Amino acid sequence: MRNPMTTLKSNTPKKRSPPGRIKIMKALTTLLKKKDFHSITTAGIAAQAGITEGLIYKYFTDKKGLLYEVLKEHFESFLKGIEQNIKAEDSSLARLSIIIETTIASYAGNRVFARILLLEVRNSPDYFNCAAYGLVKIYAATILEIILQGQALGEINTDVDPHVFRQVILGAMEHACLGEVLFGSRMNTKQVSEKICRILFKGVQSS
Amino acid sequence: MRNPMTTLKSNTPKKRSPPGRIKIMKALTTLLKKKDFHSITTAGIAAQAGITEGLIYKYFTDKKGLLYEVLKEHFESFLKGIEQNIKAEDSSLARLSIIIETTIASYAGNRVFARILLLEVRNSPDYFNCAAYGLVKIYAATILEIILQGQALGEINTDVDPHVFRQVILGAMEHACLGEVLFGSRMNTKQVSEKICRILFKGVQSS
Amino acid sequence: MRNPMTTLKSNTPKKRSPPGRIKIMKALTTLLKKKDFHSITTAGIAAQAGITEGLIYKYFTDKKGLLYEVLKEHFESFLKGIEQNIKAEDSSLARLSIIIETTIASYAGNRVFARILLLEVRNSPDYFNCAAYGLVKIYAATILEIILQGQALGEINTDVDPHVFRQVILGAMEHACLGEVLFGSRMNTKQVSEKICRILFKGVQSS
Amino acid sequence: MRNPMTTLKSNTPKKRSPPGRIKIMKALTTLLKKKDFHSITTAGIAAQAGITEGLIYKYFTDKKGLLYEVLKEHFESFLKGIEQNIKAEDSSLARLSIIIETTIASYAGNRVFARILLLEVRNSPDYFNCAAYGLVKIYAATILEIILQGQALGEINTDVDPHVFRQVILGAMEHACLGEVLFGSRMNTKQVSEKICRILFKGVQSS
DNA sequence: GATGAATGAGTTTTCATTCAT
DNA sequence: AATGAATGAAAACTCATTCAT
Repeated sequence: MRNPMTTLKSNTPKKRSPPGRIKIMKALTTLLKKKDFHSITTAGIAAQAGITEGLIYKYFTDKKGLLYEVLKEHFESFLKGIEQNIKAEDSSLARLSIIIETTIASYAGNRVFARILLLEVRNSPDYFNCAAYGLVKIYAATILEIILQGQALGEINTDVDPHVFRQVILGAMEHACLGEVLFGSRMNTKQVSEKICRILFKGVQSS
Repeated sequence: MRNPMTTLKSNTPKKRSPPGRIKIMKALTTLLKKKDFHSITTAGIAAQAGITEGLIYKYFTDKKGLLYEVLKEHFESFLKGIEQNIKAEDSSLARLSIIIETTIASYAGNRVFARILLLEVRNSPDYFNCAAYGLVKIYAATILEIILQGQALGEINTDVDPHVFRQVILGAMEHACLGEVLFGSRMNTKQVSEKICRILFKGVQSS
Repeated sequence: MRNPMTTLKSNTPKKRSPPGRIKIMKALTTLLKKKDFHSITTAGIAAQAGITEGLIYKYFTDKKGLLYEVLKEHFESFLKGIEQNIKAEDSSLARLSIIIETTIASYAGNRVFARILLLEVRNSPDYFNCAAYGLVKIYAATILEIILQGQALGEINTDVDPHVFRQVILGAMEHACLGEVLFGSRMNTKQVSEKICRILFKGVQSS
Repeated sequence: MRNPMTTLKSNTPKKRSPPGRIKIMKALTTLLKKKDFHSITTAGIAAQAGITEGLIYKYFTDKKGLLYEVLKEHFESFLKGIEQNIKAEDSSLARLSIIIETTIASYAGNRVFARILLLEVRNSPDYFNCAAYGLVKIYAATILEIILQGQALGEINTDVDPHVFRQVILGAMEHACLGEVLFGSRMNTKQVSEKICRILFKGVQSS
C-alpha cells in the first residue's frame, strides 16, 4: 500500500514567481485575515498589494482562481508538515493522532487557511476542479489509507465503516476549529486533539 | 436539569402573516432548492412569489434578513421534531442516537436547509446575531445537556470532555451530510447514523 | 394705502381639523426639527404620528402638500404676531424695526419654520403656487408698503430703490438666521436686529 | 493684515485629470443648467458625458461628491476673479463694492453656480465638510477682513458690528440674486450692486 | 512586467402613492 | 375616519473584468 502523499513532489514545479504575483497573493492572504472573501474586492486586493487591478488578471484567471492558488500554497506546506510527522510512527492509531493534531494545529495556527477551506471555497462548484481540491483529496485518501491499514493490521475494529470513520474524523476536526475561525476564540490544540482521539478511539460509553 | 428546548414555545407567538409575506418566504425556499443564496436575486424572488420587489422590503429588512427568517422557520419545525422524538427515550445515549439520526435525516431530506446552514450563512457575521442562530444555540445546548446527564447517570464515561464530545457529534453529522449537499449523492441516513453512533459510543480501537 | 395683511382674516376658515390630520402635521413638524424634509419619509411620518401611511393621502394631496400646509400654519401665526406689533408704531422705520425683530425672533424661536422657509421649499417650483407662498407675498408686500410710506412721509430717502431695499432687508434677516438653522448656534435676536437696523438705517460709512 | 485668499494658490496642484473625469464634471455642469441636482440621475450624467455610470464612482465617492467637486471648481475661478479685481482698489468700501458687484455678476452670469450654492447644497450636512465650503469660508473671511481694515482705517464706522455687517452684505447679495435663480428674471447687475452699496454705505434714513 | 482608463451588467434598495375594505 | 396590503418605477451604487499602451 502506497502513501497517496508521495505523489506530491512531482506536482510542485516551482518556477520563481514574479514579484507582482507574490505581492498579490500576500495581499489576499492579509485581507482574508480580516474579511471574508466575498467582501474583499479586486480593488482592495490591488490597493493592499500596491499594484493595479489589471495586474491580477495577468497572473490569475480570476478572483477565485487567485483564491485557489493561495489555498493551494497553504495546503502544500500543510501536507508537507503532515507527511514528515507521520513517517516516524508505525501504529495506525498513532498516525491518525498525528494527523489530527497536525491538522488542528494548522487550522488554529493559520486562520486564513482554515477560513478558506472551511467557509469560503465549498460554495463554489468549480472549487472541486481546482488544484487545491486535488490536494484535499490526497489528504483524505491518506486518512482512508491509514484506516484501512489499521484494520488490516488488527489495530482498528473491522466492524467500523472506514469511510464513515473518516468523515467523523474530518468533521470532528473541522468543527473543533470552527470556533477559532468564526469567533477568533483560542484553544489548546494539543489538548483538544487528544480529547478527540480519546473519544474516537475508545468511545464514550462507560463499560 | 431542564431541557433547553422547553423555552421554545414561548418564542412563537405567530401573528397571522400577511399573504405577501408568506408568498415571499415560500418563494425563497423554492429558489434555494435550485440555486445558492448568493445567485438568487430579489427580482427572482419577487417573480417567483408573484409580488413586487418592493414588498420584500416591507416585510424584511434585507435579502439576508429574509434568508434568516426562512431559516428560522425551518429550524423551528426541525427542533420541534427532535423534541418529540427524544421524549420517548430515557437513556442518554439513546437520546443522542435519536438526535443524530433525526438531524442527519433532516439535513438529507431537506437539502435547502442543510446547504444554508452548512455553507451559506456561516460566512456572514450578522448571522450569529439573528434569531435562527439563537435556535442553533438552543439545539447545541440540548446536546450538551444530554451529555452531562449521561455522565451524571454513569452512562457516559466521565473522562470524556463534554464540549469536545459535542463538537465531535456536530462535526461528524455535518461532514456526513456534506457529500449530499455538495454533490447531491444519496446516502442511507439510518445506516450512516448508526455507524456514526457505533464509532462514537464504542470507539474504533480493537480490544 | 392699505396694509396688505388685513386680507389675512378671510383666508382662514378654520374648520376643526380631524385628529388624524393634526397628528400628521405635528409629526412632520417634530421630524423637521431633526432631519431635512427630503430625508423624511412618509413611512417615518406615519410612524411618528401613530397612523398609517395611507391616511396621509386622505388629508393631503402630497408629501409636499403636507409640507406646505405645515408651513402655512406656522406662517399664519407668524403674520398675526407681526400685524399686532406694528399697529402700535407710526414711524415707518420703527415699523420696519419691529418687522425685522419679530421676523428674526420668529425664525430663531421656530427653527422648523425657518428651515422650511429658507432651505426646503425654495427648491420646488410648485411652492410658488401654494397657499403658504401667498402669505409670503403678503408679508413681502407689507414691507414694501412700509418703505413706500416712509418715502412718502419723508422718513426714508427717496434715492433708495424700494425694491432693492426690501431685498436687502429680507436677505439680511435670512442670512442672520441661517447660522441658527444650519448649525444650531444661538444668537441674541434683539441685539442682532438692532445691529442690522443700525446698518440699514444709518449706513456704515463714517462721515 | 493678510488677505485670506492668498492661501488659494497652494491649494491647486492640479494633476492632469483623466478625460473621463473631465467629461463627467462637464456633463453635470451642463445638466445643472436645466434641472435641479435632485432630479439629475447618475444615468443621466453618464449619458450626457458619454461614459458609463460606473466610471462616476471611480472618480467620485458619490453623486454628491461629484457635485461638490464641480462647485469647488466654479468657486475657485470665481474667487480668482474677485482676488484680481480687488487688488486695484485701496479704499475698503471700494473693495466691498467690487466684491458685491463681482459676486452678483457671478451669480447672475452663472445661474448653475448660484442655484447650487443658494438652494441645493445647504440642505446636506456633509456639504459643510467639503472642500467647496472651505472656499466659501475663505470668501467670507476676506469680506470680514476688509470690513475690519475699513474700521481700522476710519473708513467704516466703528459702531458697526463687523460680523453683522458681513451677514447683511451676504444676505443682500443672495436675496438680490434669488429672483434670477428662481424665476429666471433678468436684472441689471451693475445697477443693483450700486443700489445695494448705496443703502449699505449711506443708510436709508433721510437726514 | 505593469499601468490606467473604462466598462457594463447587475443588484439591492427606496419611497411615494393607491385602493379595497 | 382609518387601515393594511401592495405597487412600480426609478435610482444609486458595486465590482469583476478587459484592453490598449
